Amino acid sequence: MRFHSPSIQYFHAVRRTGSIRAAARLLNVASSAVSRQILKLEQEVGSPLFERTARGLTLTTVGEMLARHVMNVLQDLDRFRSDVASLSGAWHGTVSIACIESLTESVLPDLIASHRGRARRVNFTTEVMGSSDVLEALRRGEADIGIAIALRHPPDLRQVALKRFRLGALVAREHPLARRKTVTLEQCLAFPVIHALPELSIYHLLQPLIAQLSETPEPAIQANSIDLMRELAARGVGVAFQTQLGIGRLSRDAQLVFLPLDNAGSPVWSDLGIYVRAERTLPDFTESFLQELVRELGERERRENAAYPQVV
Amino acid sequence: MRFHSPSIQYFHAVRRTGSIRAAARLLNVASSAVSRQILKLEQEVGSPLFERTARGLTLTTVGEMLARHVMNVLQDLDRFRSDVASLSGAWHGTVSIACIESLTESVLPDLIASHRGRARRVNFTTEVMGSSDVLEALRRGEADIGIAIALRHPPDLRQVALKRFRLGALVAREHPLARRKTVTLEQCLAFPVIHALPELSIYHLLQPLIAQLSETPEPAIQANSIDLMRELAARGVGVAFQTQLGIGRLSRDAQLVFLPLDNAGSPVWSDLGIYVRAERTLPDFTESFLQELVRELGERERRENAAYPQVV
DNA sequence: TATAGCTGTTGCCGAAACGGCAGCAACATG
DNA sequence: CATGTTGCTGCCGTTTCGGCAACAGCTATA
Repeated sequence: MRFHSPSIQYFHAVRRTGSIRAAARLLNVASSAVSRQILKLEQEVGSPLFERTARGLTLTTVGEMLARHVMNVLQDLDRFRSDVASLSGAWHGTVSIACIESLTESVLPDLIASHRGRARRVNFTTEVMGSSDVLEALRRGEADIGIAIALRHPPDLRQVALKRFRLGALVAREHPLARRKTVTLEQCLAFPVIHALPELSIYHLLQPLIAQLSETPEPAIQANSIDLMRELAARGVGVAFQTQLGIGRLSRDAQLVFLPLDNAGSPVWSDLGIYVRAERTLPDFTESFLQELVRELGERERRENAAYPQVV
Repeated sequence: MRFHSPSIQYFHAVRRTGSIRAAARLLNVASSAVSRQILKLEQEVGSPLFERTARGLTLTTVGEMLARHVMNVLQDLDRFRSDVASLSGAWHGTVSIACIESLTESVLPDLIASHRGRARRVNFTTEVMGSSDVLEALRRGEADIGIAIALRHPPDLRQVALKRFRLGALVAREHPLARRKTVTLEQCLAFPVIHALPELSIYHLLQPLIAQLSETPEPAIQANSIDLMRELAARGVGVAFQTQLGIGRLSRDAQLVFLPLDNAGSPVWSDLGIYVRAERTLPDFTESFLQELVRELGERERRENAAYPQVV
């Protein structure tokens, strides 16, 4: 089932590893073979595809164009393979997901578990990273489905869905704020605060709001782990901020209380986008999972916004 | 610039010609070479790609899947080539168009002429055919852009735009109806009628309306050429039916009069769709022409519907 | 500054793949 | 029945591919 010329595959490996020798190790061939295929390819195209540095290879402009083409080819080959496989009733393949941390608590594990319950031979690869890295991973063809805070996405990505969740404060059950229905940012800042570091997207959601306030006290704790922030809040160390999506079902251990955040009378939204490479048709098992993901996130969006209706 | 394995190209040629020997002639190689590549391909995929008959080869289900993949690959290769070419400022390539006859009178010649005035090295291939053949030609990768009466289009095609034009009656200047602003079908049927044959889409637009009438006189003339029908109407032989798009600028020779058709007080629309293969990114010069086409058809839609406003 | 470790590239040579030629059997057409 | 078509298959020369070892260029470290 490998009917594409070696040049294509070698080029792809070199682009991913950034080195001919590393690509050769990956492909289990001699580095000279890889080098020659790249040289031949550059001769065919009539222009260098890589810039040679002492520490490896970097794509040129033409190289990036070819990379796009090769990615389209290889990803479409995957789809073809899955088409043929599903013809004989066998659904198998790997769904590769890049997402932000908020999803790991319950959305993804629940979905993957239930999906694997029905389709045992569909495997999953999930990698957690920052929002902009998610988009980059998709562009580089390292993931099939991306879930990230909805930034302005590049034109070669397609936003499959956009779901919005309320941002809220997370406090321990015994916290003075815990009995309120909603809280404002000012009310939270009267207490010790566990703040996200800039590498988390919550930082960029809250920062402009905090900047508007007259007083901006020092955050008691700064962290880049949602898990850590949640556990700290549960121990009463301070007030953390999250979408409910990121903290999972609170009912499991009722140590934590989620309080929707109000800013000037209106909710603070966190927009979650689901992304896919635009120039691509997904294999059917990937498409199927994607649909479930969109449905599930839509369901959660509905449920949570019903549980904490907007204050008018 | 031919860095894809011969199997791919040979398979593509065999699919198009429906014969190994014909493909070999097309490719300037021995038929045995083609035969072997196909056999090798079938071994790789693990399933026959063609059904062998005494008169050639027909695609199997798996073969059709591979055909889709190969088409995606080769069309994306074209796009890559054009990307590289446009990097050095040279816009060249061929835009292939499949369309119905209505476009040949003025829309397409005007557009192509003006486009070539600006981009000399962009060539055009246009083929006129029926609406359903247009969609089929796109699916088979024999055309880049398709223009057809908007039917239900298959999911592997993308409807880029949908423009509606009023259907009208076409009569000679001396015809008794010529001085009216609009006409109804009944009024037309009182005179000799030049009717389209079923292979033209006008037939399918008018047939349901005619069927509703109590009396349905025999058509005086039936034809499958829009040109012929127009010339007959100009000679006063009878009443023909067309969208104004299909008859061009009447001002050139004022022998003909266009009378918008009314049916039960509302206009009769002819929906024109512009189509493109869904799984595909167009080369930039093709995309550029496509945008002009959409804009021009939108402009004509606006102008004509302003010239013959809807009767309320 | 010298050394060790990395990079990509190149000659050489055996192995694998490709392609052309001619001939085969099977089928359709006259 | 003869003729033309189809796809397929040995045989064989040519081309391409890949592995080994050596080379030059660069970087980091001692």
